[in-house]
Amino acid sequence: MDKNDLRLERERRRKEYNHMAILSAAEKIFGEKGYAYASMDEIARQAQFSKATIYRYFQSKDQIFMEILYKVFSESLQEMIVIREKPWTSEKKLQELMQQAMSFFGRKKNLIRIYFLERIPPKQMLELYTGKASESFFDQLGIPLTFRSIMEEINKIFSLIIQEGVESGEFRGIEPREAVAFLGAIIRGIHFRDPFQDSDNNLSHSSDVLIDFFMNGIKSTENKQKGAS
Amino acid sequence: MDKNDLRLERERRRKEYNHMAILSAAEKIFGEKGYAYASMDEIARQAQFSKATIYRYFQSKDQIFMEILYKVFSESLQEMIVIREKPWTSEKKLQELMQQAMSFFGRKKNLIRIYFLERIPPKQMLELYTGKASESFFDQLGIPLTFRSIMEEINKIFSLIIQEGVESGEFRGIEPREAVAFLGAIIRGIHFRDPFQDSDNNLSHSSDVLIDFFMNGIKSTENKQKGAS
Amino acid sequence: MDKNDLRLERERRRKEYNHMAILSAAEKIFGEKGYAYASMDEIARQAQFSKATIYRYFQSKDQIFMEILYKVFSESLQEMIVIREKPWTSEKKLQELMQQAMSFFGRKKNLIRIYFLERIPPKQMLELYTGKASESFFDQLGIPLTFRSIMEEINKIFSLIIQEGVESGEFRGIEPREAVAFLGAIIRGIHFRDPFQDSDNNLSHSSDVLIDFFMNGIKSTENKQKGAS
Amino acid sequence: MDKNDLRLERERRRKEYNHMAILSAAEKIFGEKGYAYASMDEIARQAQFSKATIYRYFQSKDQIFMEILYKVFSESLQEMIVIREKPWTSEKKLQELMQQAMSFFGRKKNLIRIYFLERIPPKQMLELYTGKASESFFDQLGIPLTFRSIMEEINKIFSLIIQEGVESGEFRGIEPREAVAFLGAIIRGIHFRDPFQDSDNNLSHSSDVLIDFFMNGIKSTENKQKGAS
DNA sequence: TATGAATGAGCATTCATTCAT
DNA sequence: TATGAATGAATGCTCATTCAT
Repeated sequence: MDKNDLRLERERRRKEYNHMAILSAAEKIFGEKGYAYASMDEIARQAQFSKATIYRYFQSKDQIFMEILYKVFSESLQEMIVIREKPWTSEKKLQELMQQAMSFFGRKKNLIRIYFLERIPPKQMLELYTGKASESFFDQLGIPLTFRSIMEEINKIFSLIIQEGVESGEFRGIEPREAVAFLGAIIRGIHFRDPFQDSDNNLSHSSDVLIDFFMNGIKSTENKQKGAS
Repeated sequence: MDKNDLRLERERRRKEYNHMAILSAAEKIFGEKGYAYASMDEIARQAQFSKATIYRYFQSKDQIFMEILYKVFSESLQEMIVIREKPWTSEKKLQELMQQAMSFFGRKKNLIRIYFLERIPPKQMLELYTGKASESFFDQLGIPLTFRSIMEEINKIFSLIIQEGVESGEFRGIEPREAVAFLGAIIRGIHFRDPFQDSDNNLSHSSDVLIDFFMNGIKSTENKQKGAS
Repeated sequence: MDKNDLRLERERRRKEYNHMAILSAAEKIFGEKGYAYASMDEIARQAQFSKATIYRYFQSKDQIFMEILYKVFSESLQEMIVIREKPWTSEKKLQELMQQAMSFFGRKKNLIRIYFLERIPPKQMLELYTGKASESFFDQLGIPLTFRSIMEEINKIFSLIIQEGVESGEFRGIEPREAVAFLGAIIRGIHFRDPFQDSDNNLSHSSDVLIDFFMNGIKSTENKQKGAS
Repeated sequence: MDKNDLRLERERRRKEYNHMAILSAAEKIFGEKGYAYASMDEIARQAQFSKATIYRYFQSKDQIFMEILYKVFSESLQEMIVIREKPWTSEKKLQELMQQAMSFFGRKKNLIRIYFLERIPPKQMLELYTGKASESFFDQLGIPLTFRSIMEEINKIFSLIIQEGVESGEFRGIEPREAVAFLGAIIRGIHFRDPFQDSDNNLSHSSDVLIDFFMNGIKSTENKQKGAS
């Protein structure tokens, strides 16, 4: 039955569309209110569905949050994979990666903040981290679906490139994992700021300044030999 | 009446002790659960008082949180003031300051995280930020009592020392305010980490590594002249 | 779709029924306990709903109270309007009006008592008095919806009829507004009685006795000329 | 020990004074807030005592209220007894009595309102009504101490005087008990008014107008013969 | 005696989730 | 499938009363 197939296909698409619309509404509300103060009522209102319908598409509040997070991080990972494959110097790659990460945090910082900083009832959060997420484009790549694996993959990419830079002599003989941890810290720290400090006249968002500091430190060159530790 | 005096003194001490015990219990619960999910019931249970007693000592949940935060930050500021006065090189001072800040964040990160990152109903948070805190040792120093002023003071100290270092040639000719923002970001970023990354085997907490990166960047010295952007 | 319409209609009716059932339960509890000592728990229990359900139908405790009061008073006003239009003598009209008012107070005295006499946190009470009530049959008549306007309308009706009676010579040359205030006082006073006086064997409820006193006073006719003030 | 006696006497006086001061403070607060919303904290603050001290002088919130009420009503009864003994006409006596009652209600209406109209947890209220009050000047008169008996006594005085007036032909041949109930209603009704009606430009407070209505009714004299009921 | 401290029981209100249609 | 209705369990906070000194 061709006709039936078409109808089923239409059905499937509508379902997918609703699914996405809910995620999108939820992302907005989570971003504005944080996890705890985002209410399912508000999410439903934003999504223009009834609360019960939300529960048809998702099992629980935290499951919605997990799916958003998963989607957002895996998209970011995809872009990083693209950069990794480019025929560039390590420094150039690192710069691009940083820029991408900065931009990613800039766009999604409210969401990311929730993951990194808000206390969410722990059992739910743990499931979020280790549990299977819904199907995604990563299935094709054979990359396992846990959120944890995405985070690890992202870390690995940065590590690898710094490793390459150290080997090629572009970077000092530092420990790559430490440098990555440091770099991650910078990006998070730049975005997770004092909520009351005037954020707009503060230029250190700009990747350029940031990258400059990361690459060169703050010490003057003539002092470098007696430098720290 | 000597006897009476003694009794009053004893009373005062007990009161102060209870006050502190409640703050301490609340700090624990806030740290574990975050602001939103910390309940007054649980704080009371932890403090081994009835809820009503908690409300004898504090007016509201947010007032408790504000007092904890104020105390914790003003203690940190005090230590920084001490360091500022030492007859050290800018680099040494900066290192000490960073170490102090790192240790401070390390001890209080859960609390600080709430301030920096949790969405708290905005009116309460704003009051927290601009409102007068209870009396403190800062009265003597003539430093105004708002939480905001503490944050600004801390920033100023860092700024000043980097400024000194730039002038003395110890540091590159960077913009101090940018460098401070960067430094603050590092410290925050180091502590506000992925809650699931194994935090203990990750050595980049150690001030030494951190300071090394901050001072020298990651680029090898022979590449410095054609350095970033 | 006829079927669908029927279902919607059924739904609507059930909703309205529940709404009324809650109001009815609340009226009972308010009447028994007064406003302050009536708890939402008890109202919910009486209505055989969970407390949360009560809050689906009404925004707050005082909103429930306001709706009850509004409904009760506007029904009474309606009946009075009917009487005003009758082709009767002023005395007859006044008697009917009094009878109606007495019966109204008799049925709803516990509620009315709360309005007239219980101290309710003033902001809530003021809103009750001046705020818009939910839609009602008075919309059609173009009568504004505040509770205040109902009270004023009731007063006006009494005033008008006494005025007519004075002009036609049926009543003494008294000031209508004073007479209305007096009449209102009688009706209230009859119902707001010593809670411990045996109310049932006390016949002065009866409109007849009441009306007799109101019309004729207590003085004997031969003493009328040297009568008071 | 004369000295000791003096000290004890001083003690007793101080106690009595405190007792009264608390009653006075409580009367103010009850009057302002009503029974339910008057808090013991506020009463204690007003009395400038600690809450615990209040509980040394009184067993409970309602016991305080009862004592106030008892005192206030028995003072009023005393004044009425004085009037009853005067060598006046019934009309004159009745007028004086009404004036006294009006003034009494005027001064104490907030308190009286609580008794007449606010719902107080019933067991307490019942005890208030039937229970023995603390010693008072009524001991000397041999009048029993319950609150109920005071109310009955007041009623009896009014009844008696109306009875006298009927017998002497000053009043119509009405049923005294009904007339008293009616008179009481007037006095209560005048004072228990719509909280939102402008009370000050409303002249029917004035005893004169009130008494006029009570004595003469509202009907014109030529209509009296075919009068109501 | 006087009191500051302490508390159990309660309050109005909210929210994530389930039910019934 | 979609939803309006329903709710149990909490939450921050208050208050009359008791305790300990």
